[in-house]
Amino acid sequence: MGQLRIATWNVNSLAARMPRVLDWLGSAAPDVLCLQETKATEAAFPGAALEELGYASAADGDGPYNGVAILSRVGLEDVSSGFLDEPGFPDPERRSIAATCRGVRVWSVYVPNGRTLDSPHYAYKLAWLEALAAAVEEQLALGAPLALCGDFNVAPTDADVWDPSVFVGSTHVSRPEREAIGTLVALDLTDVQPRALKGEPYTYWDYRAGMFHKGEGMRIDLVMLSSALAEAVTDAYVDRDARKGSKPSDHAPVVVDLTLP
DNA sequence: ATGTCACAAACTTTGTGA
Repeated sequence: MGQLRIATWNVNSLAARMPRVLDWLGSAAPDVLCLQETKATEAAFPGAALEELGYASAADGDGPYNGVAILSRVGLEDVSSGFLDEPGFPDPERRSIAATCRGVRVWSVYVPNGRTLDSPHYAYKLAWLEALAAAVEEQLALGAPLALCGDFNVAPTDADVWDPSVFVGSTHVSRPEREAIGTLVALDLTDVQPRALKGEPYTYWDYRAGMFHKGEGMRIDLVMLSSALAEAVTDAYVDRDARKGSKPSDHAPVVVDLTLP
């Protein structure tokens, strides 16, 4: 039996968030942490500081937008950036990285936002999700347990937004986006449901208008596990406290605990 | 109040993306 704690966190700039990330690694002690929106080039990635805490890292980023990484203290092998036929806008962006950590194939993904339903960024988002599903299907065929983690920029159900009426006609809740999540579920991935804290399952709260303290959030950061891993889940929660205090990200980490056979 | 933040432009402020 082996315990494994996997987490995902959109940090909204690793440079801006590094003090909080270092604190959080110390307190939450994940074995594997997937990061999104690092906004860090590979040259600027703070690998040495993370290594001091015992975490190996794999990162992909090229500038002030996007950027993903995987930190692991249980091994980090076969690192791969992007995926087969990943769409771009127009060129591929730095939105996906994968590595094998203690036998688990871990993907850290940052799905395009989409902006508005009539935007070319929305069509790009749907194309990106479709290509992701195809790549995930190929990955699953290899047989290794898969943890697909990240900021999906989709709230899978109406229960995952504070007020569905506010989102009518918006991205993040549209039928095609939700169907794209459904496609991943149909590939036998489980969208792990975090324990509701304060009655809320949310992982993201806009910085504006005091939305965090008003409870106006969304669950858009997901951990999707292949069947063997899903069966091994012992706990899952959103670390809402990480959204509080000084200089927080607008996202909170999602933490999943597993007991592997 | 579309009320915040992070970033990079060539600025001591504005645009952009989220």
